Amino acid sequence: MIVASWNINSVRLRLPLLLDYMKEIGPDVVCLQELKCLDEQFPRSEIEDAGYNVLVHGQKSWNGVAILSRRPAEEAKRGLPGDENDAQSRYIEATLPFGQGVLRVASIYLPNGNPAPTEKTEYKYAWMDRLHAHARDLLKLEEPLVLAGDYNVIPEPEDVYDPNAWVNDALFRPDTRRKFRALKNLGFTDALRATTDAAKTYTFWDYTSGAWQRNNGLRIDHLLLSPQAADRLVRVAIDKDMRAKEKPSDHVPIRAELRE
DNA sequence: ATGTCGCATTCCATGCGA
Repeated sequence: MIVASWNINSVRLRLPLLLDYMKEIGPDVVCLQELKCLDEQFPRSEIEDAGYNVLVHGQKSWNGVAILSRRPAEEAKRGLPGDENDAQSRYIEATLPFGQGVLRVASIYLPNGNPAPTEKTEYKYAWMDRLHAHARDLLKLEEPLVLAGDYNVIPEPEDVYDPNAWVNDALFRPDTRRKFRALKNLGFTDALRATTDAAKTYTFWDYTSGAWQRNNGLRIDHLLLSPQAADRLVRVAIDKDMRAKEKPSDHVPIRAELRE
């Protein structure tokens, strides 16, 4: 069972790239972020034709998350609990058949929070607190669970090409890192870090300043695994080659294989 | 290097968010 996460930065623009990726890798689940379209604009039929069920939580212009699944997936949550006034589409959760039970998967697009410090940073922190509370509830289910997405969090200095340049950025501020640590400390495993300590293992390169050519990257896309999922972890891969394609997203997919 | 994108607007240039 392969679960992938990819901030695709406009699913309409990058549909050919997505279809190529699904054909090449054959993931069982793909969690997408930054769809940048409404539900009715999502390229549903093309993705269904490729053999995937589609759950979408879209939004005009910005944000938007989806879960694509070869197996029939049941929507469990649309929107992150904890604030009925939050209109941004940044969270969707589903369950699908896995072994004798289910696998629970969430596609997460955590707020960027820049410029910092501003009300955008406060929104990010509040969102992280809400994610923490919901994740705590989910762990009580004692299921295999993958919280997959663009966290907009650089966990550690080795996850950014120049830590000193990022200390005041909302992706690397002490409060951001502290909240991410607290989330993990509920009992999650950072899938990538369970498999390698290698520095310069990035999932994002800015479009500006030749960041890709200079390997000025960030590791901000993460797969957090519940204990029941972590016990089944086989391997993790970052599909870095997707950044070298024509018209790439600024993020690349990250995927984990779980033994069923 | 404020150096790139993608989306939206009353729209062919500019603002916003990342």
